[in-house]
Amino acid sequence: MIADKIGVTKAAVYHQFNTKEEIVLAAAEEELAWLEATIDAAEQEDSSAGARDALLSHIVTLAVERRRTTSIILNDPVIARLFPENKTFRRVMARMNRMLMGNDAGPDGQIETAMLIAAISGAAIHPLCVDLDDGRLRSQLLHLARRFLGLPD
Amino acid sequence: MIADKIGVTKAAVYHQFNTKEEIVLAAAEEELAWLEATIDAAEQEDSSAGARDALLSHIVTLAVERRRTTSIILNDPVIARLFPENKTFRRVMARMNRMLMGNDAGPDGQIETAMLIAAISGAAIHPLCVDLDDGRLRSQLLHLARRFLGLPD
Amino acid sequence: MIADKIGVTKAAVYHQFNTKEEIVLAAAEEELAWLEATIDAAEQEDSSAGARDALLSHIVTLAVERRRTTSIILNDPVIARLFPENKTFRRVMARMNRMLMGNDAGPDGQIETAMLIAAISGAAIHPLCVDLDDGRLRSQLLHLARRFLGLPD
Amino acid sequence: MIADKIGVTKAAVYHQFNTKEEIVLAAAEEELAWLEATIDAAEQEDSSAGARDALLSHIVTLAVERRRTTSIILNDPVIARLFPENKTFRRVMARMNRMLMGNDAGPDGQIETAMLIAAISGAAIHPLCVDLDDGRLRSQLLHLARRFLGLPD
DNA sequence: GATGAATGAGTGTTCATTCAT
DNA sequence: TATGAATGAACACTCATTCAT
Repeated sequence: MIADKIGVTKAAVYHQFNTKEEIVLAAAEEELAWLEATIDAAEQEDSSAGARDALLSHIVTLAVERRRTTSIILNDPVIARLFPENKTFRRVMARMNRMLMGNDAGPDGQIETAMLIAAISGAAIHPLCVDLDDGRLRSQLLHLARRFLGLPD
Repeated sequence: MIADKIGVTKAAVYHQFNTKEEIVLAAAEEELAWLEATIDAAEQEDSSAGARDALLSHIVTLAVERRRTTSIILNDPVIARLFPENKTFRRVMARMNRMLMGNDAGPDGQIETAMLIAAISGAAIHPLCVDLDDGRLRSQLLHLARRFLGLPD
Repeated sequence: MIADKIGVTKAAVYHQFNTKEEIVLAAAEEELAWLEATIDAAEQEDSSAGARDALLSHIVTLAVERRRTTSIILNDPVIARLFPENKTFRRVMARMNRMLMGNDAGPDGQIETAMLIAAISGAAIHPLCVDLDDGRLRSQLLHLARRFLGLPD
Repeated sequence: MIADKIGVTKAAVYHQFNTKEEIVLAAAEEELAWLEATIDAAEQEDSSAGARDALLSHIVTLAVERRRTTSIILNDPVIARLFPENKTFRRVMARMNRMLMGNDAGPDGQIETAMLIAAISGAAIHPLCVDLDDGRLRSQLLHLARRFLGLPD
């Protein structure tokens, strides 16, 4: 599918990547790059509260706009195996963690961040939400995510 | 894979189910049955608050114990296509919705329920949580889920 | 398909017939019975010319009405193998041969009869004729069959 | 079967053809190419009568020599579905029609051509003719085909 | 006389990968 | 860099047949 979509042969793809695993990882890291750009943008805010709010808003937008992609990556068995050790992934997670939980968050903060990400991206593809239009879904998710973090609307 | 794992031939499986779709649905409905048993149990509680608390606790236990299964089902494309219309699924979701949100929850309650389910089951298989032991994960998830719903610990 | 259509299990069919071969043969012999009834009817005619004309007309009707069945049987590899030795088949062919070619027809008469049968039943399912309505096809085939035998219309 | 017979893997065949349908069509179109070569050859004759005679003779030879192949193709359900619309097939049929029936043949000429083809190729595999040797069958079929068309021997 | 469950051997098709060119 | 051809191993599914009940 990938080879067809970019208009080359499968063998050409296998010239650039040695295994399917590498392809999946490359795709996942590209998706992480989007996320990191979002983090970079949020960091421009003056206050740490502003940064946190901006990040939250961006994440929700990203999760809704790229529903399928995110969910495929988050559920791929290759990713499940390689991400826990993956440098880019750990860096991005750590940065998100700091921005959302504050600098003094312990290891439990990680679980909280993970759960927040899961909640946002999982809800976006849940059978009950699949037919909702992007705008509606976005505002609901943001509202609930903020409550989850104990923030005012 | 299924036939091999249970030690019969593929043809034997196809004697019981006509298509792969039916197999997937049967597996999914069995998982829903576990969930519904959990709901039934919670309903035995005296107060509606007690029922809600019991349900929440059971759900988290289930999600942690059966991590992979739940996540496979929730991400299967066949399920994605059939569940929104599926009777058992809708009934189970409606019951959970009522118990968690109260009888007067509107359609937004559905999104909240969906997000909670996604948060719990998604977190359980998130790369950051994958190595956590069941007990630890369970108590953290329960804590966060309660906060998500605005309940005291 | 057969078992489903008559509303019993496959195993029930295998109680009556030992192999698929026997089933095919039974179906083919039933079709031959239709043909033989047609021959019997034609034999009631007073003159041999009348019998021949009646037979020809009946054969064409049969071939058009039961297009698919005839062609399936005539092209089944089991039939191809067993019919040359099959008693019923040889008897029916011999009777048709005598009625169409006269009592004094030699072995070449057999080829002529075979070709006539092939022409009639083959034309009825030929891609060029497949969309023709039964009546139109019937009259054309009869006309051409008579010419093939050197008979006036 | 095809892959086994030509000594490659099934996947190799599926590298050249995308579906079984394409495989069947390719085989059928190759057979049509033989037939069209025969038509081309006949067209070299000086007179239209000469062309017609040559074509008839070639067709009979082809039908006898390639009995099984022709009959399999003519009875394949894929072919039955695709041939009526197939360009190559329609062209070949139209050319044969013109050469056999003359340029002024109406739509009934098509039925006549179809019946002739059916007669020739059907007779060649009929149970009564299956054991005949090629030469004998060939001359008989040619004789009868000519009579069918009202031509002298 | 019939059934349900099972099986071996296929068929049509896809997928991840390799390799000679 | 890229391609075309190929492959082993799987997958979804069907078919003819058997057998214990």
